[in-house]
Amino acid sequence: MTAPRQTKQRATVLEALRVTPRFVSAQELHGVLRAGGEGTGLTTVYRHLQALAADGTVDVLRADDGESLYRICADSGHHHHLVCRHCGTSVEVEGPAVERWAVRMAEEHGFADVEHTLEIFGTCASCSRKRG
Amino acid sequence: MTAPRQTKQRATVLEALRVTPRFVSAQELHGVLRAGGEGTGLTTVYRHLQALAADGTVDVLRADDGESLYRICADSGHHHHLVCRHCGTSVEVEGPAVERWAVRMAEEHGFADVEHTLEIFGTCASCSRKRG
DNA sequence: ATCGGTTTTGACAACGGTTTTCATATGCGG
DNA sequence: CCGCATATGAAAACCGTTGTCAAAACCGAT
Repeated sequence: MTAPRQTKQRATVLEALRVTPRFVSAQELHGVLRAGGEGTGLTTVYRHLQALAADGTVDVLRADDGESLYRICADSGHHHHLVCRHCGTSVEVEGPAVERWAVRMAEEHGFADVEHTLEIFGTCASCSRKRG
Repeated sequence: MTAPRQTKQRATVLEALRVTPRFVSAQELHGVLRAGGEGTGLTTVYRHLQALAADGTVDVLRADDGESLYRICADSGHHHHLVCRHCGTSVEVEGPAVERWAVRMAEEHGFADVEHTLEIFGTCASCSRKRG
């Protein structure tokens, strides 16, 4: 297991993610980099996001239309998200009771190796204002 | 708002879903129908699943790879699923406490029009046995 | 029963996000 | 500074899904 090479593109993608406090798609991120004068290829953006997601550096979320959205989170542990469906702004939330509930449900029905996905979607205060 | 016509294909898709107590993809369902001698087109299967999902007759779930999985549920109200990641077998579960928690989290952060997605994945007893 | 219109069907093409390909470029250890 | 394994990126392939459109089927009215 070798460490990834330190390339300009990798640094650029990471920096863009760090500056973006919301869930963004690979294509949107690519667009931002292009607009910023960085000639990073779309394929490269996808590859870095994939690697970052694999090692837990970024969290991944599936939008309704199937697009994958990425975001760097402050909390590196297990947590969930409260996401604005309009602008992607998100808040990290924890719910210990929910975790316990999920495990209990699984045990009751004989399921092993339990995981769960949980996301809360809504309209954030800022977007509520803009939309009346 | 007119009722959908009663066609052989619609009946066939519904019957196939009723006989399948697990989440299946549109393509898998199409394969089953083909194997059963029914010449139902893939497009038609997609259209019916779409319509059934829209009126709440079937529940939809996104697999990790982005594929949509469908299933007819006994409980027509709001509920979640405990799903076997190997065979798709699923159990319907309810968690009133979770619902309240989600709403409270949203309110605390000024989010409106709250919805949430929650699925529990695991390996069911039957698949655990097969896989040792 | 049959006619007429409206809806449904299904083979095929198009779509869109993501992944693969592969030749070139570039970190980086020796 | 070399050597070479890894990274890059344009273009093509992939794959689930949706749009197209002419032919077929449903169903109320005659």
